[in-house]
This record gives sequence, C-alpha cells and structure tokens, in this order.
Amino acid sequence: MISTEELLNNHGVKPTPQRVVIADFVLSTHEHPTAEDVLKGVAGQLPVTISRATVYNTLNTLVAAGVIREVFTEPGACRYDANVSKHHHFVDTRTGRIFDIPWDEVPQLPRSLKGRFKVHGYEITFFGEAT
Amino acid sequence: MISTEELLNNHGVKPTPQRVVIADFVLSTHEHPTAEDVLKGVAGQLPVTISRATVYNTLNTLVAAGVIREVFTEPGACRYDANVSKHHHFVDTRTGRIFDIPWDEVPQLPRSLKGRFKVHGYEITFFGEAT
DNA sequence: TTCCATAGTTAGACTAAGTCTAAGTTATGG
DNA sequence: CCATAACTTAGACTTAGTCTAACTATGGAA
Ligand SMILES: [Mn+2]
Ligand SMILES: [Mn+2]
Ligand SMILES: [Zn+2]
Ligand SMILES: [Zn+2]
Repeated sequence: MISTEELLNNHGVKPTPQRVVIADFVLSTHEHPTAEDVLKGVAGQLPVTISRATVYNTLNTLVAAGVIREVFTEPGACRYDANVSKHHHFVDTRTGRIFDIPWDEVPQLPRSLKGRFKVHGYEITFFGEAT
Repeated sequence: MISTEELLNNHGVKPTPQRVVIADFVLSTHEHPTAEDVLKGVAGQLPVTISRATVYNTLNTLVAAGVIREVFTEPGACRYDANVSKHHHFVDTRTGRIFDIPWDEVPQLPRSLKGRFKVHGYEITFFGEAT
C-alpha cells in the first residue's frame, strides 16, 4: 500500500499535514462525501483546526491533480469520489447512498449523436433500489 | 396549439397570471434556463413585479405537476426543461449550452446491475462539442 | 352585497454551499 | 539567518434557494 504522502507527491501536490488528512479521509471511504462531510470528518485529526477554506482548497487541488474526482448526482452539494477510474453511479433513492458501477457493466454508448454532436465523454446516473 | 391556461388546468394547477407568464417563458425556450434566468426573463411581463419567491414556488409547482422538469448537469444551479418526455442531455463544453437527445438515440441500458441494484431509471449526460 | 376561508403573492430575512481576502504560519533555497 | 513563496486561517462575502409574515385575490356561504 502506497502512502498518501507518496500518492500526493506522485501527482505533484505537496503533502502538507492538512492535505494528507483530507486526502486520507476521502480515499478511505466509499460514501462519496460532500465537502461538509469532509470538514466534519477531519475535525480533530490535527493539533490545529482545519479551516473550511483549506478543505475546499484542498478538495479542488486534489480534483485538479486527478487524485479524486467530483460527482454531481443531486443539486445542493457536489460529492467527492476516491475512484478516479471511468465508472458510473447508482443512487439508492431510499437511502441516498451512491454506489460505483464499473464502466464495463454498461454497454458502450455512441461517440456521436444525430450527426451534429461529437461526444467526448458521458456520465450515467442510475436511480433505483439497492439490496 | 393548446393555451398555457388550459395546459395548467389539465395538470391541476390554477393558472394565475404569474404562473402563466412563468410557464410560457420556460415552455417557449430550448435554453434550459435557471430560476434566475426565468426571474429576469419574466420581469416586466406583468403590471406587478413577480417576486423571487413566486418564481421558485411556481417552478416547483410546475415540476411537481409534470408540466416541466428539472435537469442537473452541473453544480451551482438547477435548470428547467420544457421537454418532459424521456430524453437525455448533451452539454456543449465550449458554450455550456444544453441540447436534448431523444430517448431512442441511445441504446437501452440494463434494468439491473451486478445483481443487487434494481434500476428504476437513469439519466445520461453527454459532454462534447456541438457543430 | 357582505363575510369569510383559502389560496396565492410579495418583500425581505434567512440558510447553505462555496469563494475570496487579508493576515499569519510554514517550508525552502541562498 | 533571511527572504520569498507556498500554505493555512478566520471570517467576510456571494449565490442559489427557502421561509416568514403581511398583503391580495378568489370563490362560495349567509
Ligand atoms: Mn465543486
Ligand atoms: Mn430545485
Ligand atoms: Zn464513484
Ligand atoms: Zn431536456
């Protein structure tokens, strides 16, 4: 298991204590936390308080560096995802929980639509009930 | 062409002047406007000022009644869509414009995933360049 | 007609997600 | 040791959206 410090270094992000704690939190859950979840989750993990600005700055930095990704399944807040490989999402409409769906569970979609739309990528959100 | 008053009546929504003006605005554009767009767009259409609260209330009422639908393609604000039939969306990544993609332009996706996820519905957002 | 109840609208206060700012702290290279 | 740059902090600010309390329109009873 590669350390979070190494991971951040490999992505060109200087591994400050705050960044390591924040990255650790997002990377070690499958819950697709919001920024607010992260803020609460990392509180008390360091002798200093981790400010709201640092949480948002760090999440944006980690997304830009490709360490994590954002996912928008519902309005209100964006969520963060440790899984940066191509995949889709399933939202359990009862609990609100979000599950990863591997890319190849789903048929490939066309790379061009109606002649005039050149597709660079797509995201599928499934809604339903998980068992 | 059925009148907006009739349309609202058919959906069980009392067609007040404010609601008619707001519904007309959303129904007569393909631009997928935000609530703020609607607020600006209907300003001055009536002798009274249409308040922010009425715009948001009316949009929510129209969505609940099935007259229009919401679409979330990016974080920040939700958009409103005159097209309530099943379809997908294409986001032009240069301009930000959103285009409707007919349901049957895209292959059907599975109704069950990995055994444990029963799919009730799905939404696909394509990203790319329109010509 | 008048009265009342209900539904709808309004301005503005309030909340929640996120950004920005200005000052303080922490590395780093010379 | 110092200068500079990078980072972090608290809190102000912005934006999207909801809530509140007062006001207005409507549609029957009486
Ligand atoms: Mn974001
Ligand atoms: Mn909404
Ligand atoms: Zn994911
Ligand atoms: Zn649409």
